[in-house]
Amino acid sequence: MLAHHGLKKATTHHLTQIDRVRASIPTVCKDGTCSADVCTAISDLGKSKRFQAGETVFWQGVEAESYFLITSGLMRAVRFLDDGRRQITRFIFPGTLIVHKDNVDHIYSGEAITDIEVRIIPRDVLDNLVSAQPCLADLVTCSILEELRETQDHLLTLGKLKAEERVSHFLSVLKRRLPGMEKNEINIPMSRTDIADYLGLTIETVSRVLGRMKRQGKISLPTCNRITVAESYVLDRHQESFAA
Amino acid sequence: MLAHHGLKKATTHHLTQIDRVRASIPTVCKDGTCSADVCTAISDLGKSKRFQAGETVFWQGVEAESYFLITSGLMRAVRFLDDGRRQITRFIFPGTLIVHKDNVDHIYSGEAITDIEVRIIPRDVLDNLVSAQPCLADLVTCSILEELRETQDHLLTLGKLKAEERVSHFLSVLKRRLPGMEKNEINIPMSRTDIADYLGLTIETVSRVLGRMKRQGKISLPTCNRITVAESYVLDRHQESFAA
DNA sequence: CGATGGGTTGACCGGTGTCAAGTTTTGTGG
DNA sequence: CCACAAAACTTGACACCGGTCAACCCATCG
Repeated sequence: MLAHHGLKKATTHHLTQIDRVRASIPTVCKDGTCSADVCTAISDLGKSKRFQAGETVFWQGVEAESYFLITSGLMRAVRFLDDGRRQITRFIFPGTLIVHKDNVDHIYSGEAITDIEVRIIPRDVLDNLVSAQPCLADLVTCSILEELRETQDHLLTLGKLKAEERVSHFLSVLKRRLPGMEKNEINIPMSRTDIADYLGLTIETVSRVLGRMKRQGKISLPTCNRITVAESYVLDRHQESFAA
Repeated sequence: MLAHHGLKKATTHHLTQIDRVRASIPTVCKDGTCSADVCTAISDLGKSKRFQAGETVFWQGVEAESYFLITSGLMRAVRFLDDGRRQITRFIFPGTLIVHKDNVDHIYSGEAITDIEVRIIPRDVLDNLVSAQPCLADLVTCSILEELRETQDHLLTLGKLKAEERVSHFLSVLKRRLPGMEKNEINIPMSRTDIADYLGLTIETVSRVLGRMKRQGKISLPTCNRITVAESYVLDRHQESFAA
């Protein structure tokens, strides 16, 4: 997006940092996930903090003062309706940089699903870095565009797919992001409630769909947090309709 | 977000342009809509082009080569499932800057709903401007974050609201963005089909909901493209749950 | 051992989708 | 301006998916 200007040997801490980030950017912006590269690039900015499963990392409606880079574990982005209905807008995997507007409240809460490690990067630290080296803006821009792309896929899921299609598609995404020990094995770190609130269904429906898929031999559930997919079964028949 | 460095009297055409943009940015990034300011800021970049209702401005799956700034009329962002199911992910109002990743395909198609006027800004024109004056990055960043916020509201709508709640919420947004001649009057430039594909419903359900609201005296429909809302009726009881 | 929380399963019901007919609006040609 | 056709919208009958409510299972932890 932006030209990568030549940069001479860096002297300050920040500049060596920039060097590393610059090196990673071409890769960052090509593929979908970005994860490893973003982690490497800005992994020693800010300070690292651990949260236990269930803890809230940041609150919807509170002004955003920092960037967050999740380095291990799994988070969820949660929005509430005033009557208590809960929508999970995103599962946040390691390597994701969370960006919010300056002077504006977080549009969702970030909660730890598993125990997690988060790097909290004060806004001005990363912003100054960006100011000093404009090509870094790609890092921020790509992070938001990636979140937008994911959210639009999610929108298509909620707007047009039936219950079983939603679950299948969800599993296929999970398979790509959290592969199990063996091929065709999927780890499911989140609860049925989280899955339901993500897919716009009830836990009963999620459970029933999984039960049916199991009875039909499409999948098996050794434990309720691990799934194996039958060789013959294609999880996501609408794959090419989704961006990733 | 980024520091606004002092900028001396500009000499080239681009620099006067930047001056104007800089002046508008503080406003751009404070409120939700940005419209007027963004329009003013970059209104003579690129070249203006007209499209007739129904024409496609850019295609999903084709590499994004330009920014688009819609200056009049109404567009829709459309995504298709491989079996033909259609989801409208966004209605795009005048003043909206459409940003896509470099080297990456458009994630949706942009189609004209009414006759429209679009300013097509080649990627490098705006990017060079941004490189030359990093504070301009706010313009791009805010545009994407605004789209993200809208999409998340939409996600909450599809995931958690019932048919009548969706229609009510949709009307309340429309009322804010496209007020009619009189107070409590709403213009509806899009078809029932567009509304249905936006709300994840069928045209029959949209029609039935509007019919019921009419019979209950909540609204009246002088024509099917214009609605007046009863003084006593609150369109969106979940307003505070949504960001805008 | 019982209590607790997460997950599964069943019976039932209601909201939406589907299909089809009817109505209104828009557009076109005489 | 009217006549007609086509499109957009509305309305009704009916079916079915998924929500609701309740019972039950199972693992974990005191």
